[in-house]
Amino acid sequence: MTAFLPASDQLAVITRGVVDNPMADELAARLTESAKTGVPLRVKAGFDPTRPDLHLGHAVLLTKLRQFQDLGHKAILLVGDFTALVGDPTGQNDLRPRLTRDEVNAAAKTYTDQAFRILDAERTEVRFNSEWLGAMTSFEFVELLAKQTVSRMLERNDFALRHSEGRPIWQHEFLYPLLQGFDSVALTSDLELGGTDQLFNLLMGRDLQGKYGQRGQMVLTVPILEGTDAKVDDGGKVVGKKMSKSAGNYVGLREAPAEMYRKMLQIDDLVIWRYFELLSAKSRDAIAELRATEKNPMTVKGLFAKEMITRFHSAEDAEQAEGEFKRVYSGDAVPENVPVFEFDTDGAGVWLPKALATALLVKSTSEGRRLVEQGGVEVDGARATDPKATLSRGEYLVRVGSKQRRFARVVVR
RNA sequence: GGAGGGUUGCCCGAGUGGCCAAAGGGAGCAGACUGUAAAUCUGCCGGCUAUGCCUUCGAUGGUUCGAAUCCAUCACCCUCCA
Repeated sequence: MTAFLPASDQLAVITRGVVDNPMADELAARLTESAKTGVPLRVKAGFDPTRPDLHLGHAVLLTKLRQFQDLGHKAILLVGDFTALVGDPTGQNDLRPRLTRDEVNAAAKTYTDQAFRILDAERTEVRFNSEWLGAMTSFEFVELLAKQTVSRMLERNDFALRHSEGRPIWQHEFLYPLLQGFDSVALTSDLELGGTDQLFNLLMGRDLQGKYGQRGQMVLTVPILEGTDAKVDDGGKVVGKKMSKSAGNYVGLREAPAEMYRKMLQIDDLVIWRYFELLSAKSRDAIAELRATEKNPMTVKGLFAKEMITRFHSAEDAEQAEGEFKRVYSGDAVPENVPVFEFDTDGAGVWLPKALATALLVKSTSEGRRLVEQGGVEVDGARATDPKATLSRGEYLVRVGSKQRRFARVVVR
C-alpha cells in the first residue's frame, strides 16, 4: 500500500501551472479519501498518435502526469490509436486530413518510448483505445450516441464558431468528444488531464461516466504551450500559435541535443519565461529570483536549454550542445558531423546551385541560385556571388544562411 | 428534392479572353543591423544550367490564334427552401 502525503501537500504540487480546476473541492476531498484508504487515483492523460514525434508542448502535460505518479497515484497513458483515425477537430477550424492505419501505427510505436523520457515506465499503465472502441458493436455505438444531444455538442467552441460561420462540421468530427469520453468509461478514470482546449472533451468524459453508472472523473487542464515563434505583446502577454510539428515551431523530445539547444536559444527573450513556468523543475520562487537577477537573456535561455536537454538526453549532452552552439554561432567554427556529398563528374565540375540542391541545403536549384545572388552562400568561408559558378574537382565546405546555418561538405571528383 | 453562391500559389485574397507564373496582405527565406531574439530597411518567395522552356488557378473535355477568365460535364463546399 502506498503511503500518501497529506492532501494539502499533494494539492500544492498538483495545482501548480494548472489553468482550470473546476472541481477543486471534490479534488481535495478525494485526495483525502485516497490518502485514508490507500487507494490511488486513476489519472488519465491521452494523446492521439497523429505525428511520430512528441514535443515540449506534450511535455507540459506529461510532466503533470509524472507529478501524480510521484505522489503515488496511478498514471494511465492512453494512446488514442483509434481516435487518431477519427481526428480531433480541436485547434483546427477546418477538417484535418484523415490518417491511415499505417501512419497511426507507426506513430504509436515510437510514442510510448518518448513519453517514458518523462514518465516512469514501470509505474505507468499504457492502454490503446482501439482495445474497446475497435471492439464496439454498432448497437453499443448507437447506445453511446444516444447519451448526448446535438445541442450540447454544438456548445463546443470551435463547433459553435464553425456552425455560425457556415463552415463545414463533419459527422466524424462531431463524434470525437464522445469517443474520447468513452475512454474514461472504459478506464474507470478518476481524473483526466488535458490541455485547456480539451476542457469540453474532458467534461464529456465525466458526463458519460455518470450516464454509464460510474463516478464521474475530475478534470484538470494545463496551458497550451506556445511555439518557439511566439512573441510577447505590449501587455506582456504571450501570443503565438500553439506548438506543433505542422507549424514548424516545436522542439521535439527526440531531437539531437545540438538542435534542441539552437531552437531553445532562438526563443523570444520574454517568451522564455513562459517555458520556464510550464516546464522547468525549478520552484516558482527560484524562477522569480532568476528573473530578478539574471539580465542576460542568452544566459537565461542557456539555462533552460540545458535543463531540458539534461532531462531528455543527459547532462553530458547538454554541456556538449552548449559548447557546440558557442563554437558555431558565436565563433566561426563548423559543427561536428557535417554531412558529406560526393559528386562524380569526371572532372567536369558541379554547378553550385545544383550542388546546394543535391546536398539538401536548399529545396531547388532555383532557390540555390537565388540565395547565391542574395549573398546567402559561402564556399570555404568566402561568399559566393556568381550564380553560374561551378565547383571544380576538389573538396569544399559550403554554408547556407546565417540563422539556420546549414553546412555540407561537397567533394567533387 | 428545389433555388442560389462558391472552389486561385504555404494561408488569406484580387483577377471575368492576350500586358498573368497570376495584384495586395500574412507566413517564410536571404542580406544589412545584431545577442541567438525583437524592431527596422532591402531583396526574394513554382520548376528548369534559363534573356528562353515547362507545369500551375477543384477535375475532365470543348470553343478560340490565344483561357484562371467563355461553354459542357463531374466532384466537393456553403446558404435558403422542403
